[in-house]
Amino acid sequence: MLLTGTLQERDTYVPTGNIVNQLIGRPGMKSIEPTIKANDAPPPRAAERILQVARDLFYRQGIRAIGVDEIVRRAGVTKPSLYRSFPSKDELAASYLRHYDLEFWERFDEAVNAHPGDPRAQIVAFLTRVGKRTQRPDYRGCGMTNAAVEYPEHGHPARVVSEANKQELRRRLRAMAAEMGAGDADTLGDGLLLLIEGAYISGQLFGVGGPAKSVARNADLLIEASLKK
Amino acid sequence: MLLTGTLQERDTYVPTGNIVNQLIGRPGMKSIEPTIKANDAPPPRAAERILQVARDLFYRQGIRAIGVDEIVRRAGVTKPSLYRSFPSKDELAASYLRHYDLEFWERFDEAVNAHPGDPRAQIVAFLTRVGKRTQRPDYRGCGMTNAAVEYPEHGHPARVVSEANKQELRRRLRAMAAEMGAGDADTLGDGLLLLIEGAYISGQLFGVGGPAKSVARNADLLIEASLKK
DNA sequence: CTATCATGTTACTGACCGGTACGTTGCAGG
DNA sequence: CCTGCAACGTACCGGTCAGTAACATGATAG
Repeated sequence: MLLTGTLQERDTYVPTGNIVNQLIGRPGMKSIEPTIKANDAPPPRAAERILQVARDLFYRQGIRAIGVDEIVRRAGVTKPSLYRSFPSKDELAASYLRHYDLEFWERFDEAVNAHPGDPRAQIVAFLTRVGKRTQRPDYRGCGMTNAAVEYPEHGHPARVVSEANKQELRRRLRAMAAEMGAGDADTLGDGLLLLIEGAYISGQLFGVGGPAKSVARNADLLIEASLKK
Repeated sequence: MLLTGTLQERDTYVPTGNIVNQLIGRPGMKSIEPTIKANDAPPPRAAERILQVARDLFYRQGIRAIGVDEIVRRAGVTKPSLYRSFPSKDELAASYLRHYDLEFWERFDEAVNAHPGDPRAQIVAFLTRVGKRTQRPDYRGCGMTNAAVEYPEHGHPARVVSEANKQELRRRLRAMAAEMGAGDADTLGDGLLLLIEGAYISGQLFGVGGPAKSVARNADLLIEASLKK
């Protein structure tokens, strides 16, 4: 009568399926030269179409919510094509996140490069754009964050990518806080990270008009307070 | 060749299955008096065991990750017992969240009641406890937030409960910010909400030693800055 | 003792899950 | 032209998904 509980629980990922290829970070795709002229439209590879569709669906609906059947149907291909390019659905999800990671750092560095030597302005610029994006009616937050929520299991391919991204983000925010001359740079960096994650989540929770739109303002206030000390 | 896209997409929840009972907010369960003496151990109702197991599993593993078969197996009951007490898995998830909502406000009000008339101390007290909880090795964030990430579909029973909880939290935080005398109370209230949501997420993303442990300190700094204006 | 009724059970449904064995097609190089 | 091979599709696997029909049990009320 006491919740049996005899059954094993798993909190660490254990893979299934074959052990082959990848895509993002792909070795020999579209290698060097098809020929001199051949680029008017080399038929789009199935793998690329799959990844493209998967990115869209995974982000908007969630990874667990989307089956591989739906991905291949929308991509106009079949399942073996998927499994020839990706070892498993979990690895396809990881590829989606690796692509997301690239895009993320592009956006981040764009804000950084717009204000050389001024980390405070860099942060505010980045968060102003984040705040704007959260106000789009179909905003679905950060793909990384969402994936980590969907897969709490340690070692899951999607979670691994997600955690690495967040660790790096934390590192950079703390470095920027130090560069600002904050008394407790680590605390400020972490505070900024909390605001960012809060914006990602609140953006999809509250929709337009939600608290995420004030993220840049609040970050600036927090920086202000942290520098005064 | 252009991502077909002819298939309908759904962003609003449409229910399945029967249309019967509930549990949290249950009408006639354990009504008034079994008899004068009969309370040495009235056999625990299956519905309660199910809800108890579901709460644990849904929180720790996620709702989508847990099937009804596993719930009833661990609860030591069978599926029809589940479906007699809950109209669907989605409604069971909603019941789980309604229970979570109750517990949440208990914790919140506990911090509030500990510092009557001092909203700033109330917030700091609440966030100190949140920060501590995020440092537990198996911390999994806020059940409400996680559910909203798992179910982006508008109108999904779980998401409805979750959104209501967050709306109310936002309302109270803004009210407390106003009570503090903040110049822009709404911005401060929203900033606090961002920090809280950030702590929930970061807690499960980074584990022990993550940025969430600084949430109370950062909230206090943010309040400080917002009052000075 | 018997009728009632809530609660338990076994056994099943069709759809979908991720994943795969194997045959077919189309294109390049000889 | 034929061969070889990679890229594709057909058809299927066992397992699990949420949900249900039909029946058994056990306590209570008359």
